[in-house]
Amino acid sequence: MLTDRFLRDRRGVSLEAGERARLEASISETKTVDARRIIARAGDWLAQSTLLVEGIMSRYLDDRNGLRQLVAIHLPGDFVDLHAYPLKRLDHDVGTMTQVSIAIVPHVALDAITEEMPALTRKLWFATLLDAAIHRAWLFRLGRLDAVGRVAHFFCETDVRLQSAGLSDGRQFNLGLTQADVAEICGLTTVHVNRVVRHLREEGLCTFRNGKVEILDPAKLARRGQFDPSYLYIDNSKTFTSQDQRLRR
Amino acid sequence: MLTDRFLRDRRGVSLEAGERARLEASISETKTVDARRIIARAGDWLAQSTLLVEGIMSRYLDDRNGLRQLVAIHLPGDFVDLHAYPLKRLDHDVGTMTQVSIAIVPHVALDAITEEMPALTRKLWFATLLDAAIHRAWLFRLGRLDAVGRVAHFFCETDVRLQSAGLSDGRQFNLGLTQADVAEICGLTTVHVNRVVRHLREEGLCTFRNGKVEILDPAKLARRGQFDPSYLYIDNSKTFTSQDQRLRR
DNA sequence: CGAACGTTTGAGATGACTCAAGCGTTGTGG
DNA sequence: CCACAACGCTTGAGTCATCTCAAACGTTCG
Repeated sequence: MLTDRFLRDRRGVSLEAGERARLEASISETKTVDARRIIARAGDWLAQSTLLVEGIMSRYLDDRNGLRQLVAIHLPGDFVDLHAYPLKRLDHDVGTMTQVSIAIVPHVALDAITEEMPALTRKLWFATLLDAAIHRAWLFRLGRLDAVGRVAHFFCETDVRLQSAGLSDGRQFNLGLTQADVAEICGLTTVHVNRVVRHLREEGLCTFRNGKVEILDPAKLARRGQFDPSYLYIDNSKTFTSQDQRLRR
Repeated sequence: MLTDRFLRDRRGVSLEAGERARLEASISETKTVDARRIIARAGDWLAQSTLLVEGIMSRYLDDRNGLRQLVAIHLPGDFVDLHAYPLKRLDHDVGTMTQVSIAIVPHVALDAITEEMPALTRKLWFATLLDAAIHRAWLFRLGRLDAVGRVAHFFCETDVRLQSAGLSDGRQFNLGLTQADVAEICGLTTVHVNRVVRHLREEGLCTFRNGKVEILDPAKLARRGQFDPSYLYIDNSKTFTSQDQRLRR
């Protein structure tokens, strides 16, 4: 089903069969969109939201000089712009990174859900706040990590998220991003990302070639990026749950 | 009333009288807390949320070496950790910056609201997503602005938010933060914030002394920080709505 | 075959950091 | 009431991480 990956493995908020059916029934349309297309623009008023079924999407802000900062990366199973349902007007652009397959959910269908199914409503709410939790991890990444740490943190996060979508085995995954994309995620220049990637390779932490990440030493990579997956609220993430991270207090 | 400032002036989501009364009735307790106290810690499971009535609070993440990154600043009228209602477990610490007056809303009361008042539920949802929109603006700030721009952007944002809380006249406001706090917000060192503040003063953009911000040239300050207040979803923000910012496309 | 794109490398510039010291104000205990 | 500690702010000097500019290489695709 189209919604199969939505909130999969999320702690305490997996959908009941009836809830999943209701969500599935709320989809008005599915379509395929090419890579590097804009789905919605900052300032747009939306009457529908987009569930990502396959592929990778992003949300981003452009500065006055055309420099771009990505504020989110979305993977299969993500309800990309569900926040537009309460917010209505977008504060950023939404675009595709790769070719994607998406399902459209009209806001009128969500109106009905919020009227009739409070438990499902809370789970949808949860999904939007999971994105906010990821925003916070990104703030930490940009504010307190150096270039190598930022890229390491991003790769760890993406690995865990793809694992819970069944799209990574914890060792390697296909991301379809360029070094320039990683630069726009990590607040760096493309040139410097290149040097960071070389550094990570030479240190034996991970490789990144043709949009594919291979994690050579998960523990070291997580440590270098100060990555702790608990903010992702996933039931079974073992790969990066290091012993020492949560002991601080 | 305690909830008077909650969602004030927010586009399309101001509370109806009945909704406000219901929210007010959901408050189980009010209290005063000293400055620089921890209200909740990362990993805590919360059964209540905190509405900020007076004072300033923050949410933050500490890194392995004790360096701190603030992920949000909260002003009177903010429902500081309402996101803990759907999320339950916190992914960050919550603390006070100044002495504060807060109102406690138990999650059981919110359960009842989500069962009975879908329109109010959507407004609460909106409030949590407004925080997420601010997270995104902070990501842009950290990822794409230099030190002077970051501080300028932060002052502009805080001015607009305080104006909508009735706590700034658009020219000056009391923030109660130190230069070290601004450093933890903007991903800088305290020493460098000091130089940035001097620069902003010498350029005639604004001053920052004893936790008080005085904005000398709003237009120039907004331009320097590439600040555009539309992400705050406020009805009437005029001060910083510059002509040139939204013309790009 | 040539254009476009992504990647790689080098050299030099610069913005922010680190370390260190000194200053002013406030609060507190002898 | 004074001395001193604590805290926040300020400044300087030197270092380092990242950026800028520039060039070149490999691959893909038309």
